[in-house]
Amino acid sequence: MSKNKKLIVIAGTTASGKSALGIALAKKFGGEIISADSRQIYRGLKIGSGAVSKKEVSDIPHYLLSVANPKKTFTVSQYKKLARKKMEEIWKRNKLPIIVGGTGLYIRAAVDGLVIPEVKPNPKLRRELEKKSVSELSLILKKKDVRRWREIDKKNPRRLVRAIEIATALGKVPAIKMNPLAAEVLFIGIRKEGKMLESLVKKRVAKMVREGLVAETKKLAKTGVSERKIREFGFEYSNTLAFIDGEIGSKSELIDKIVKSTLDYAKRQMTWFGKDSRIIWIRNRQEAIIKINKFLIL
RNA sequence: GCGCCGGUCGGAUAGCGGCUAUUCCAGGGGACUGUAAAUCCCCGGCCUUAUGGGCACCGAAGGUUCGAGUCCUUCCCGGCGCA
Repeated sequence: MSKNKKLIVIAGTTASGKSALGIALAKKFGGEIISADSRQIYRGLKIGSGAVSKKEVSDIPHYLLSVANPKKTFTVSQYKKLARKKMEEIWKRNKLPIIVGGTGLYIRAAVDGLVIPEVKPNPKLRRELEKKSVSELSLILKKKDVRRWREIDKKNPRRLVRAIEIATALGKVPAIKMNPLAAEVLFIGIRKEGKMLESLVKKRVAKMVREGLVAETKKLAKTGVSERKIREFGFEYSNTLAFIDGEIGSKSELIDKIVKSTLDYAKRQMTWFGKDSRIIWIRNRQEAIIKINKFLIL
């Protein structure tokens, strides 16, 4: 390996086989894995988030899995700090960090160093703003920061609220800045499409339900995670909650709903990753190995 | 055979004479500054020299009318009822 710091990113859609690929590559190249998954980061969401099992992990170290308190909101900003810290540690040990995940924003924050304004979420303000209509929010932002207002999605309440939150604290929303990693990065993408993806997703969801998605959801509720919070953990959990409440009649209906949502999600992931020209889309493990070999020698 | 009800974009729906035919779901495309598996936007008949333009269209054919998915006639198809 050359002296420069190197990092591999494996991005891709759900059920594409990222985790397995990551592990295989880690074994071959002396890597350690940093997860970039906004759900697996939480404790207690193993089944519904499709987290790798202990068996699969084998002897490859995995980081940023099950580290956050599910009762609290974990943010991209925290992720960025943790991920960068882990990378440094891995480099110090002379190993190769491999980021594996499907959460595009997390990868962008950690690798490209998207600079996120230092304004912590303000629950009180948010609660207040969430009562307002989109047009009211738009007006508020316009008064506080015309520049940001001009480019923001004026129909997206979440974005508007956040922008107002920042503008309230700093006076203005700072322009986007990047603080990229001082390392060479190889982006590898893996994806499945069409019927193939569909059948993989079906299998995966059926397995989740078989392995106790319902029990896991109940357990979260029992340990004091609010329903609202559980719903925010994504369609696996929100649909399961609906099943528990009887709004969804049967397990097969539950599976169908989750499968559908998963496929929609995969589409959104592709929208995100698809525009990143750095990603090299590989068809199989062998291709990945060839690319990485070249990357490490250079 | 008679009577009633109905046939609207892939499915379901609105529409009771007037301008660009509605909404939901499914489908497709896209955005992304501390919630991102979140949140949000656009398209949805055909053609196109595409932040625009052209041509269609409401089971079929005629008719009434300045104007018809909407009214009338006949036919076709489906459901229900009576024979």
